[in-house]
Amino acid sequence: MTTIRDVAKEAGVSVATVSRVLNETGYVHEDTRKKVQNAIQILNYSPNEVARSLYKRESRLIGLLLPDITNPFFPLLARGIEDEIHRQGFRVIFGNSDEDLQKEMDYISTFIQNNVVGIISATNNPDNSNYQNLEIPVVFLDRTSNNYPSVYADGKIGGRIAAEEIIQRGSRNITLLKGPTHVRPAQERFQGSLQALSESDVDFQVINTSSFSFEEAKKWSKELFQKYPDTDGVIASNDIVATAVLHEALRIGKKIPDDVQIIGFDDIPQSSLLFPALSTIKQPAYDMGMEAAMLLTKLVRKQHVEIKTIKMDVTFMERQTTRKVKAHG
Amino acid sequence: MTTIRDVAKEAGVSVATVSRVLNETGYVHEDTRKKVQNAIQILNYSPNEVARSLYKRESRLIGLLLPDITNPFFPLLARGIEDEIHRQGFRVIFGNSDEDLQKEMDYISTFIQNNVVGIISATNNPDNSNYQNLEIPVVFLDRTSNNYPSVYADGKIGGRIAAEEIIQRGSRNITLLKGPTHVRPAQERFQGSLQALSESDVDFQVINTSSFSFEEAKKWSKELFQKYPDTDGVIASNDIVATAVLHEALRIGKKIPDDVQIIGFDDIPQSSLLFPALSTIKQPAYDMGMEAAMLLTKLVRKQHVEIKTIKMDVTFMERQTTRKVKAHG
DNA sequence: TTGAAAGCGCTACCAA
DNA sequence: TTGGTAGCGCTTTCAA
Repeated sequence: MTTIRDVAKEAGVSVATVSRVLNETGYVHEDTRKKVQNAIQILNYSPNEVARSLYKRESRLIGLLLPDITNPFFPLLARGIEDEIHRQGFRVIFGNSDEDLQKEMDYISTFIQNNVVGIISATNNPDNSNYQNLEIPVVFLDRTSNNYPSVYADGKIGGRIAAEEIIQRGSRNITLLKGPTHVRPAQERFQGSLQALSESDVDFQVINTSSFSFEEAKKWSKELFQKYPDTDGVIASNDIVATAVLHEALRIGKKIPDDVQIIGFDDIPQSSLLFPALSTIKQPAYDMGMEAAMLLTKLVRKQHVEIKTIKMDVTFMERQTTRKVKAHG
Repeated sequence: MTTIRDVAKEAGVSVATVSRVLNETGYVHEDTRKKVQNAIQILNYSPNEVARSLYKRESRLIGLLLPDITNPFFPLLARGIEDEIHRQGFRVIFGNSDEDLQKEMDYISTFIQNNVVGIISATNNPDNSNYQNLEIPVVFLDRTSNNYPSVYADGKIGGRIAAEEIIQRGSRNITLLKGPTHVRPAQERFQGSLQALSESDVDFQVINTSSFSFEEAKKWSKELFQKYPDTDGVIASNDIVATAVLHEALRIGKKIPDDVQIIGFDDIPQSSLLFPALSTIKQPAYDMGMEAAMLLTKLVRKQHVEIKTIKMDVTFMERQTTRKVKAHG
């Protein structure tokens, strides 16, 4: 391992001078700079981040806490974050929390122990004490509170759009899947749909679904078509659940979208790969990650930020589980 | 920020003693230990990993380099790694390389700068100089060479199984998709299939596919059924490509699996969610990640490891894009 | 424009 | 069984 000392010796200057050229701080004569840079080259030196971090009491690391990277909504988010963070010269320490508060706490404390300069967390518990007395900025992502810097998609509007689109495309007897009570954005979508539905003149019913697991969703799907055989439109709590509904509908011989229309939520990558491809409300996951990273790095750099709560637009992705809108006239 | 000094003062002992109880090294009287632990409690102290890392010249971090976490094969891998690494008390710094050597080099050097104790890398270039003179253990994952510690699935056998299964299930005119030349495991599968096919008495043809992109795969799928309309079996280079083939087959009105059987490779989570669900050769991604993490931590701890090259078994996942085997007799 | 030296928080040696 | 202290590699004052 080659240190700043070695470079100083090689260049015939003091470590202070080497540090100056490394950090481009203070005065250093052009000739000296060249000597130092030359020595750095020769020795193939790169500074030890750990020593730097110890002295400055801050690293170039940020902590990223996601519920579960195998949930297909998160890879794009993570990628958006990592790309932007990387662009800004930071690196990410990553952990899966499984929405477990104890695990969250563990990770946060190791983040702190490693001098991370900021944290991005997709948690259901932004108000938990885990996050209270941190001396570093935290940005909440997706599952979010309004009291802290956060980036999230507009679930209320998303839910509303889903309902409006499915009605406009002809469903008259709609089943709405509620989604897990403890997942805030799921509840917002649900409320959005519910409201639109209640303002309309279609029949509808609600099925309470308590997780996003595909296996469980299969059961609810069976239940759905047994209990409400006249359903001609389903608004699912997310794309995984929508996929299960689609399977079940196909299995029992329903024509999609002629007999039943289905709308999901999220637009995870596989939704467009289904057959028929799933119509859904898209959350711009990659961009959300990028925005969160940009917000965090601004906060880290103590730059002034006008808006600490970024609400992202959602869009209806028209694919093959919904019918075409009839042209007017 | 509370330091070891504060704890020492609070407990009325020296920092050396505090360090001893922290690390459970050397002698320390039971009463003293209690005093110290009490002080730690009171001050809610947790040691600074950075200072520790600086002194010991090693952190509790490992570096993880994946081509792209949004490629659906990798989240499960990543999760397997992270779970095991976490269990062993380490954390992971994560980066996407996009299979770009420059980016790989960047990440590796920041890993080193942060004193990581080991690296897990899924790279096409394990023999690249990036990895040569590292003083820390590296485990290669998935895309791998035999000269270094590595964990990979048996592509040769996988390819063979795919061919054998599709033949056994009745395909007589098989199209084999080759997969990107620069991706080693893809070529091994291809070779495995090719060999089995050439030893059999079925007709077959090869289409050269140069990436795993879904969009490109759509084009090849069109080409496939135009050029070889009599194809009654397709062995795809991975599940993404198989999905594209499935779409195209369905689109032009083929019955699956009656007219055409399709077999993929990987068993990414969405494959079982397709309709019809995709038959494929499964790579045990989660377990591969776990094995890689276990291998790495052993190497890090300088434990003796018999086998540094772990070949994982692949299995045929029979789903709905292949026919049932007829019972004998 | 440069160098000497203190100190970031911790571990481990040596002496008591 | 405990404490003093050097030193990990770096940055930053202060003095020259």
